[in-house]
This record gives sequence, structure tokens and C-alpha cells, in this order.
Amino acid sequence: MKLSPSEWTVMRVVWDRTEVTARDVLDAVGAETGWAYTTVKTTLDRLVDKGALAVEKHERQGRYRPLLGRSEARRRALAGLVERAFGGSVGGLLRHLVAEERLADGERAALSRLLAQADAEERGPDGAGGPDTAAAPEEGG
Amino acid sequence: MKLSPSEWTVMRVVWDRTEVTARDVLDAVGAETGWAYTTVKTTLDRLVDKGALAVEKHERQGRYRPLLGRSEARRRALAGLVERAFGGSVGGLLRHLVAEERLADGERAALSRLLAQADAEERGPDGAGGPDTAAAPEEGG
DNA sequence: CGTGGACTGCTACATCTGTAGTAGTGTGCC
DNA sequence: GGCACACTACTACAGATGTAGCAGTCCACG
Repeated sequence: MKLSPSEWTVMRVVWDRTEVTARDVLDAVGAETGWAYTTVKTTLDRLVDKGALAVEKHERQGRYRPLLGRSEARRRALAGLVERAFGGSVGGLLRHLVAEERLADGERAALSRLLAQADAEERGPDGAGGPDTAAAPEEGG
Repeated sequence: MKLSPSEWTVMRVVWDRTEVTARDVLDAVGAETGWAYTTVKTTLDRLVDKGALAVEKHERQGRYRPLLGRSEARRRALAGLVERAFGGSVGGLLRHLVAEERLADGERAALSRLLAQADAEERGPDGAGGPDTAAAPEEGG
């Protein structure tokens, strides 16, 4: 499942609140996107169609809840990019990041720290619960 | 300028050879994609339209040459992904990579090495006019 | 010179995406 | 009890993308 740019915009709101109405989404992104209410609605419905959201009626109003987790969506988007643009190699992406993207000093330092940390964690398996670990039910097919 | 998946497929071939004919591309990707000759041709032409390739006639046969570089294309694709999926923060992507993608030990080590290397390079040869980073890496993890 | 193959430009068509309009319907207010 | 409002389902339409066919043309070969 691939999310289009507009769909990402909507999903961001849903993920931030865990459950939203179309109105909520419009309130959140209307200013920035200029979308009409129906545009939000259509996007929301398409996301339901493709299984990224679940909708439930409350007083005849739809409430949308993510089925696709943020991390999972990121993983897939990233996988797509790596596949298309870096020959399927995460290493290639990494090299590009370091070599071409001119990471700021702070970012490099932070990345080094993260690496060390992950290293430690993986050696002492107790890990869980990052900031936004979204466990998404996997749709079976 | 954004490249579609099919366009990436074609561009990969062009970048690998610096100049190609439609036939070359078909030979290179036909087996893997199952495309017809005309599909390649259309994609090539669309790439010319959008300014990613230049074409030149030799004996009434078109030879295509990249105008858009691979690194540049990667940069843009990456920027798009970071924008859509990571709230515009490369740091967010980095965190995801380390935390979620379960880099293999080898990859992590390689990345550390790359970082150290880039660090040295950037400090060594040229420091003038550089980014005067206002310190403070965002969100302390 | 006629024919076939290679290559080209143009056209086509389905699907996806961005964006929105319209009409139907339940509900609360006057 | 009707009307405005909010929300929904359905429909629309243009541009991008995936994929390919067709017809014209040039060159080489017989």
C-alpha cells in the first residue's frame, strides 16, 4: 500500500490524534492546504478503501482511525525510495546521506549517538517503547 | 521535477551508460519489466519533455543523455520523502533508520565509519564560508 | 525498385491522484 | 413541522502514469 502526498497529509493528522472526523482533519490542515471539506472527505474515504484507515459511524458521523501505523507507512515509503533510487541498498541511501546531503554537525553527532545507542540496545535485548511506536494490525490479504 | 517509478527504471540505465538509445534501454530492462519497445520510447520521451533527458538524432535514431544527474534526482526524491513522511526532518529519517530498520551490524559500522570520514573531510580541506550552525540539535532524544 | 525491418511521432486508454461539486438525509431550532 | 446546517454518498473532471498500438518513413537487401 502506497500513500500519495495528499494521503500523507491526512494520515499525519490521524496519527497525531488516533481518531478524527473529517471536520477535525479540515481544521488541522485547511489553512495550510486550502482544501475544501469534500476534498478531505474524499481523501479519507480513499484511505479507507485502501485499508489505511478504519471508519466507524457515531451519530451518523464518521470517525477515522489508523489501521496502517506511522512507522509501517514510513518503512514502506522508505523501502520504495531505496528500491527505486538506491538500487535497493540501504547502504546506498546512507552513503548518499553522508556524502551528498551535507548533514549539519549537529545531525552527524546525533546520528553517531543514535548508532551507539542502537548498538548497545541490540546487545542487551530489553528494548521496547520508543516515542511513537505504532503497532498496526497487519491486513492479511 | 519528480520521477515516477517507471522513469527511475529508465533513468538508471541512462545513468549507467551516460548515453543510450531506446533499444539499449529495452535490452537492459526488457527481461525484468516485460515492457514493449514503445513503452520504453514513451517513457524516454516523457523524460525529455520534463527536462530530465536530452535527445539528439544520429542517423535518425535518438540518443538520450541525462540532464538530471543521479545525485540530484536522489536528493529530490529523498527530500520529498523526508517532507511527506518525516515532517521535513532528516533527523527523523535518521532516527527511523536506526530505530526501526534494524540495520545490520555491518551497516551500522560502515555508517559510523562514513560519518567519521565525512567529519574529517569537512573539517580538513575547506572550512570557509561554511554553515555557522547555531548549535542545539533538535529534540534531545 | 519493391519489401521488410527498425525507428519515429502520434494516439489511446485505463488507473490513480488532486480537487471539488451536488444531492440526499438526519437533527436541532424556531 | 419546516428549514438551515452538517455530514454523507456519489459523481466529475483534469493531469499524471503505465502501457502499448498504429502508421509513416528511411535504409538495406535482393
